[in-house]
This record gives sequence, C-alpha cells and structure tokens, in this order.
Amino acid sequence: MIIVKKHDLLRKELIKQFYYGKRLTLTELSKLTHKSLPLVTNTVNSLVEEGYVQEHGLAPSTGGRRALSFLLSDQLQRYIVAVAIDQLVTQVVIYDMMNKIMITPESTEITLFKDDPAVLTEITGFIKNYIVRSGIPAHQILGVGIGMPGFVNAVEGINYTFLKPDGDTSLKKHLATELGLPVFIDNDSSLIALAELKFGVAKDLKDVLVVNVGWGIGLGMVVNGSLFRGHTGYAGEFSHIPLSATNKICSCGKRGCLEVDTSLLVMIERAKAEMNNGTSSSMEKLYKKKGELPADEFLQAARAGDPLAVSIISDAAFLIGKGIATLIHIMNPGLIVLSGSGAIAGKILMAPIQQAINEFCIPWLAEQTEIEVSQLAADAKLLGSATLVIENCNFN
Amino acid sequence: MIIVKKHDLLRKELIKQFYYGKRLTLTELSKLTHKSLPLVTNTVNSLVEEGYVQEHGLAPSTGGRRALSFLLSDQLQRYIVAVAIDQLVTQVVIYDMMNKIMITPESTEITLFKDDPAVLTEITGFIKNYIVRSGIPAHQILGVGIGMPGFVNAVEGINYTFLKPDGDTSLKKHLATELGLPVFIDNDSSLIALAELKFGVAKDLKDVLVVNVGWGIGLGMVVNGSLFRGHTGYAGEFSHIPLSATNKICSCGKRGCLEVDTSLLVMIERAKAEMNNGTSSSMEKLYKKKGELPADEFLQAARAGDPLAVSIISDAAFLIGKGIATLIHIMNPGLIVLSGSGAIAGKILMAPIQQAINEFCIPWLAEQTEIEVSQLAADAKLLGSATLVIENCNFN
DNA sequence: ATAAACTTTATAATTTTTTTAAAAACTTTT
DNA sequence: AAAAGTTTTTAAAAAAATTATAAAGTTTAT
Repeated sequence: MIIVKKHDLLRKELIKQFYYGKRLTLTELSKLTHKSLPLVTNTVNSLVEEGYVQEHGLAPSTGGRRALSFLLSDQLQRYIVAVAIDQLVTQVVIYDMMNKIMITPESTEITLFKDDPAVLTEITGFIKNYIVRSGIPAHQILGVGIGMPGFVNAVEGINYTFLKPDGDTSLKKHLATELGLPVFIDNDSSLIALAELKFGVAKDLKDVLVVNVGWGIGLGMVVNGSLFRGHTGYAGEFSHIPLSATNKICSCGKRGCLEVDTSLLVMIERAKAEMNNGTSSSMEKLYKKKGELPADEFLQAARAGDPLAVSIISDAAFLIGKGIATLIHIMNPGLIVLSGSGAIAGKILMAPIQQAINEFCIPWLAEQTEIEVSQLAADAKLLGSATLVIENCNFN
Repeated sequence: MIIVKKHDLLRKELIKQFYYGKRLTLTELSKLTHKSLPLVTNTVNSLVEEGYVQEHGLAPSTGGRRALSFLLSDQLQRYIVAVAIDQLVTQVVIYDMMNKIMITPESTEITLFKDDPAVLTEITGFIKNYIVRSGIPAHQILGVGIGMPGFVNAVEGINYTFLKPDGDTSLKKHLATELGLPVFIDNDSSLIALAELKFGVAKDLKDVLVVNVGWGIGLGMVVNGSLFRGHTGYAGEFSHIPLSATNKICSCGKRGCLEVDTSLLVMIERAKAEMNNGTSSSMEKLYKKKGELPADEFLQAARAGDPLAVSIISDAAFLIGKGIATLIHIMNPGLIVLSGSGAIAGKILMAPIQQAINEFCIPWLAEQTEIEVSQLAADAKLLGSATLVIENCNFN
C-alpha cells in the first residue's frame, strides 16, 4: 500500500508555483492555489524544514507590512531531463529547477519512421548515454519529459504514430524501465503550448492557441487556462483541415490539407526546385556544395532577406493565415502565438497571415484576437518537455 | 447591504440539480455537487422546511439500504418565461419547474432588422402581453430567458447585432425594467447546446459540439462539460469559416462562407428558383397558391421524400459536413449533435454529412466522434432559454 | 519631523466542512 | 430464516476555511 502524505497535493502544487513563479509570498501562493493562508503557511513551513524551499527576504512593499518571500532552495539538487523528438532530429538537455541548462544540450539526427524498432533502440540509447555521462545520480532526476509528433495519448503514454515498442507495453513504460526513471510523453505541439502558457507570451492567459510552425503545422490549445486535449486526446489536428485548393495528395491520404503547402519540408523542396530551375538565391552556394538545404539555413536566408526564401515562406504563411482565420471564428481566442522552430521567421510570417485574416475573418471577430510571435521559439520544445515533468512528477 | 445566506451557493446548486435530474437521493446529490453528505443532508433538509423540495419515497434498491429520494415540491409555484427570437419569428412560452408547458405557446412574425427601434418595442410588447394574459403573478416568475441570433455578450446582456436599445443601457437591463422581471439573454446556438447538454443526447457528456441548423448554421460548444464561449464570448462562429468554393458574397461581406450555401433561407430561395424554372415538386401547389414557401413546408416536403427538397438539403448538408470535418480535426469532440429547427430533416442530413466526413477527415479521427440527430430539435430553442433562467436566477 | 491613520501581513480563535467511524435499513445468499 | 454483504443515515473526530486580532510597515496631516 502506498501511504500518501496529508498535504501531498498542496505540497506538489506549491512546488509547481515556485517553479513557475520563482519568488513568491504566502499571500500570493494562497491566491494562486485557492487555499487559505493558514494552510499555505503551514505547508510552506514544512517545505522549508524539508529543505525544498528557502526564505528569501522581504518582498517589495505594497503599501503595508512587507511580506516574507520564498523560493526554491539553491541547495536543492533536483534536475529534469528534457527531450524533443522531431521528424529528423532528437535533442536532449538537462535543466535544473530554475530552468538553467545544467548539461550542454546534445542532438542526433535520427529519422522517425513508422514501425522500425531500431529507431526506438537508437533514441533510447542516445538519451540513456547522455544521462549517464552527465554524472547526475538517478535519485536527483525528477523525470524525463519527451515531446514528439504523432497521435500521442499522454495519459496512457502511447504514441500511435511513431516509436511503437514491441509487445503490449506502452512507449512510456518501455522507456521508464530502460532508463530507470519516471518518463512522461506528450505531443510536441501540446508541449510548445504548455511552454508558452507557463513561460512565454501566453503566461497567465485563459484562451490561447499556439501554432507550432515546424516540419508540419501543429496546434496546441489552451482553454480556460489549461491545455485542451479533446475527447480522446487528439484535439488540434490543425494541419489536416480541408482548406487549400490544390490537388496535391497529403501524406494522410486526403486532398486540400493545410500541411501540403505549409510544412517546412515542402517549403525547402520548393526552394530546391526553384534553384534547380535557375532562380538565383543566397542559398545557392550552400545547396550546390552540400546537395542539401538544411532548415536552419533556409530560415536564416529568409531572415537575411533572401527573396526566394521570403517569397516561399510568405506563400505558406498566407495559407496558415487562412487556417488561423478558421480558428478565430471557431475558438474566439484572446491570443494566437506563432511558435516552434519556424517562429524564428516570425516577422516574415506576420504580414501574409494578417492579410489572410483581413480577407477571411469577420472584422469584428478578428479585432478580439491578438497575434504574436513567440519569444521562446526554438526553445519552446525543450522547455515544454521540462514543464511536462514538473506537471506530473512527485518531487521526492 | 445585501445579506447572503450561508448555504446560498449550495442551495442554488441543489435546486438546479433537482431541475435537471428530477428525482434524486442525498448520495447522488453529494456526488453531483462534490460536497460532503452531511452538508448536503443539512441543506436539503432546510430546502424541505422552506417548502422548495419534498420527500418522495424510497429510491429503487441498489443492493443495500434503500435511499430516500427527493424532488421539487409539487406545491411550488415557480414559473419560467422562455423566449426564442429568430430572423423571422418570435416564440414565447411559460414552463413550470418540471419543464411542463403551463401556458399555450404563442408566436409572432417579427423580422429582425438592425437598428430599428420599433422592432424592439414590438417584441417587448409581445412578451409583456403574453405574461400579463397568463395571469401568473410576477413573484412566481423566476425570470425571462431569451435566445437570439447575433453577437451576444451574455454577461453584459448586450446583443451587438440586433435589438440595440436607445441610450447607453443594455438590452438585458432595458427588458428587465420594461417587464419588471429578471431577464437573461444569450446566443441562440449556445442555448440550443445548453438544452442538448442538460436534456438531450449530450446529457452528462464532456466534449460536444451542437450544430444549430436553422436560418443560418450556428454552433454551440460544450468543453469539459460546460458551455464554451471563448475569450470575449463569440466562439462558435461556424457559419463564416472559409470553406465553400463559390464566389457568392455572404451577408458578412466575405466570400466562401459556409452560410452562403447552407442556410435554410438560401435553400428555400433555390427551391423557388428551381420551381420557377419548371422543376416539378410536391411543393409547387402551395408555392403557386401563396407565392411563398414557408420553411416548415419545405422541411415537411423533404421528410415526405420530395426529390427537389431532398436534393437541395443534401447539397447543403455535404458542405455542412465539410465544416464538421474541420471541427472534428480541431476539437476532437466525443459527439456532434445536429439540432435546431432544421434537425427535423435529420435523416436526410446524415448521409451527405457522413460522406463529407469520409472524404475530408483522417479516418482515425473520424472514428472518435459520434454524429447524432437531436431528439429535441425544434423544442431545443425554448428549452435552452428556460435553462438559461435556471442557471442564472436566484430562486427566492 | 513626528504622530495618527491606513495597509498589508502574520498569527490566533472560531466556525464550517470534510473525513472517518459507527449504526441502521434493506438485499442477497446460504 | 439467519447470516453476510450493501448502502444509507447519523454521529464523532479531524481538517480547512473564515473571521478576528495583533504586528509591521507606509502614507498623510499637523
């Protein structure tokens, strides 16, 4: 039988608040957790005794008696392993509880293919190796958070699209036994939204949609201040809504999907094709030399103002904007965030998106929604994975 | 100063549960309200003393001691005025607390036009007259619930599209002073969704979308078991998402809106045009005689299998289905309900909608969502208005 | 400048609510 | 028909939220 401490739930909630809010007073904590001050006071005191939390002087005056402030103890040796898997690259990093990078991040090029057991072995080995080399003992690691594309059931810990382990075990369980650590997995777009909600422009907002511009177009939804997953966990399948007029067939087998014309993969293919057709571009030299065009270089060229890259991104962005117009009508969000690795080209995305919104949105509705580019951008992925651990681990 | 009774919140919640659940035991109420049994027991007892609730024998056995059951007192003389306003007709009815019709419903043909103060006066007079003639004293009326199309801010009680009163007062306040009763207003599609959630096929479900098939196509959204309104209250503006390939300009000024091809108004216009062009139909006789084609007759003809009506509805339904495919991708709902007055033609709608879903949805996602036709259909509107009163009034 | 008035936080006392335990009422099984 | 098992009801104990009071710090007025 597992004995659960009395204040355990509030204890967890308080640690989370310290993780998100850094330096907090008892009154603030009471409001954030919707618990009474005496109860919060007692629980924080026991957290201080435990060594988890420490006093940190008086908070700035607000016109009356100054409050004591608290934060997570700097003696606290607890770390989080954050993993971001995408179609081509797997990244891993170890953060401390202040979201400071403890161990230099590493990445490896592993292409995600359906039903190939070797890929899972490779990724597992990569993560395990990184953790072992970090030298951090297992009892100081709160857990491993993993974000990945595909239809992910976060509760069951199953990815129905990629990395299916042999037998009837779930990916989560499989990794947990392989790594000897608690493992939590979720859809990459959901985690990016979580990162934006806790640390980004969406902080403390209630109704936000986060568009993940990356290899595909993903969507993470925040409803009533928390992640919305839908009836069975697959809400936000934005990239396959019927929008485009093209006849190209999507990987999902349907026609007209948003993804066909807006994924970074397609954009790069188009750039290469145009260069092969003789269109000149600053990317030419690199492309001719390597025979490839990495996404980073493509985005970099666009930021530097390369006409070809800018024009390709603009075309895609207009279609994304048409999709966003649909989202605004249905969800009436307060804010839409452009995030994910593609958000580095945020400024270029904004104009055509705004144009599409003007064309396809009822003005009255469009007015109610702000559109912003993420500050976190490429960091959102890993930060989201870390947040997933904090949201689900047990802090012992 | 207003003195608020201690148990007031729980008291209200319990009365609501009795309204929705009819006959309930203390244990059931405890679970429904998430309050402890002793507390619920005390509060129900005081409700019995008050005369609001009465004991009603033992509940059916569940294998142990049989529980006492309670229901709203049959001596309780409390009534609800439910009003449903649409583009052409305004209906009103008085229900008792068992949703039984107390006074024969009445309706009047008042066309809703923007910024014409006479319309508001007319509608106000119609409602007032109905209430006065009912002979029910004001103190027995819990409130007046009104559902109407347009951009409605339910909290402020303002309809930004229709029925704007002179001066800086809100529609809600204006009607409340005119009628001398508490008034609550909301968007018609939201109220239809509320009716389906509390009394229809969506009862007790968590993630449901209710499509209001009527003069336009509306959408009421249920997220996490309660009505979702979005950041500023206008979520579910389904009918103006960019979908259709036609070039017809919508009333909103944009092209490609779902509404252009799917509203009942447009369907009837098309039927009339086809008949003028010589297409034979069972509706011909009536149309020639009246020079008009009422919606009821059109829907009736479709149900009776008239080929013209069926074909027109089927074409519209396919487009609605395309819109529903988008909704399934974004929201991943457990259930989509076809409701509103057009749901009478539910069987005819189903086939083309299902076809569109097959064509535009990822099969894996489509599997997770049920599509059902409402049982309430035309009653949903007024039932929703009544529910709005129950959700917001003070039961005194 | 200094004291009074006002704010805000911290702690103690009280009340409310929940949790746990025990008793009562009814079913089902042996 | 009695015993064992359920479920509801009532009672006692524990936990938590309110309310009240005290303490600490700011601002305002003299």
